[in-house]
Amino acid sequence: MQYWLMKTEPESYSIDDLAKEKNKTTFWSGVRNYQARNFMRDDMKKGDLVLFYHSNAKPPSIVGVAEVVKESYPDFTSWDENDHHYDPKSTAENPRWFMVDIKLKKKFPEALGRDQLTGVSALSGMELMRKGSRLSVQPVTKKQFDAILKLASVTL
DNA sequence: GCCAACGTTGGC
DNA sequence: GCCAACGTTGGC
Repeated sequence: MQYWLMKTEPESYSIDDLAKEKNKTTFWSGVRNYQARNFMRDDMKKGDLVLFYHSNAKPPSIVGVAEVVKESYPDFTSWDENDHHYDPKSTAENPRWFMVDIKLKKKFPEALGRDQLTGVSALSGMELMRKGSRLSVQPVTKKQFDAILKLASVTL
């Protein structure tokens, strides 16, 4: 089993939006970055756990844990002309972008702010904390994952 | 709102 | 294949 972190801007899609979904499950559409796509397409497996991160929030925070419930399939929003993430180079016959389904597992009782992550030795080297990091789907080590849960005072 | 750190595009 | 210009991300 592997661990991941996924970013979203809560103004466009928040953990509360996920909580309101049927079965608390959604498809993670809209990723248009090759490295992030490759992680979803090639490496994310059913049962993997995902830290849910709110970027461009005040403060930016890890807000919960989700679980991968469906492995990669084409992101159909990429061939919808009316979708904001439309990509004319992606078609149903030759899809360029992929996504997975995730289900909310646990919302943290309190958001774990980015400021609470700085200086934590177990998290040094975490991609999220690297200056300038923009990767929206990123792998997390078990050690990092466990440290996050501990900081959030959460057990799964 | 600012701006550093990206990733992508396209001319050459 | 190089790289300047551009658009975007995302913390602050």
